[in-house]
Amino acid sequence: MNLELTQKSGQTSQPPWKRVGNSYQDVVFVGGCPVLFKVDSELNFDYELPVDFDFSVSEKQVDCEFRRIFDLDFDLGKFYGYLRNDEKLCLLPDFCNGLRLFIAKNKFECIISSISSANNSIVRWTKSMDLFKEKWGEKYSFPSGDFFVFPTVDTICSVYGDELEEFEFKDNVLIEDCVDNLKSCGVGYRSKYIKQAAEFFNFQLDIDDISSMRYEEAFEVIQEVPGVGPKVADCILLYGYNFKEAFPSDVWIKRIISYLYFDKRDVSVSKVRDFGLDRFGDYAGYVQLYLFHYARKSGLLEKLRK
DNA sequence: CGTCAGGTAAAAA
DNA sequence: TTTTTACCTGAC
Repeated sequence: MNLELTQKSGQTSQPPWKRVGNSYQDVVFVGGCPVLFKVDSELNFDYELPVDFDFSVSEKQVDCEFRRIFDLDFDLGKFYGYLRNDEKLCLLPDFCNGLRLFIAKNKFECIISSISSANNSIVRWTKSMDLFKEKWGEKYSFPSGDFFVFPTVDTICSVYGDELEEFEFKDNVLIEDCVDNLKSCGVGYRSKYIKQAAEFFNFQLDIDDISSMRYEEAFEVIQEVPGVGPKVADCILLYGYNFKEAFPSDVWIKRIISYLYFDKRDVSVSKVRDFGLDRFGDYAGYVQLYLFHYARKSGLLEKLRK
């Protein structure tokens, strides 16, 4: 596994973890307890418990979470065999060796992250997610330092949506002073979706209900969440719920698929998704991830830029 | 100062 | 059902 590539590949399950030397660190809840996960580029894994915190965690559970988040039980070798047998995809392993799915450590974080990524840049998206954590997330102290986790559904529900909302609630203080709201983290008009989505999970849908659904059903239901369209839905299902048959289709995947499979003809995003589901089956999510990074690294992306 | 970026929702064709 | 259009924001 290539940890660096996996961390920086812009998967919307969560922002990249904190980089310390050649390792990446972040807090993961295991059996309800915050645990600091530390993994280096050689995939050596270690963890810490909070200072002055009196509980123990099952080592087996911790290891299970680690394997789940980095999708270590997915057989990359077999996948590469599949790719090399396909004349359109045979170059993908060489350009993305060791790239894996970066699965959500927290489903709500993944959902808000995915909503925030829509029509956004990776740089701004990353900043916004880290700001959310610092402003409203619970802080935990470990021997290695302080970390913030992603805020809960309840917390996001209780935060102002934008500066206008804050302006009204705070006795009409200067609008410039209204910075204690979701929008102030740089998410723009998505702030409304974020708050509405949190409220949706508070009142209308249990976040874990999606897990027990079939993919097609989950795809429809998750789109009832404000701010979630087809692309974000597939990101949430792939990264958040590990539906590997999801094929998140955005404008880039559309261009790549059109180039590779439709003789460079312009095909709608919706058709591209249908094609991906049908053609790649349970490998759809991985093929999407690999196609995008192949295109990025090989220069195809530049070539396809309108 | 315009254009554009890893879409969605609402309106219109 | 399938196309337009407006939309925060910061980089270029």
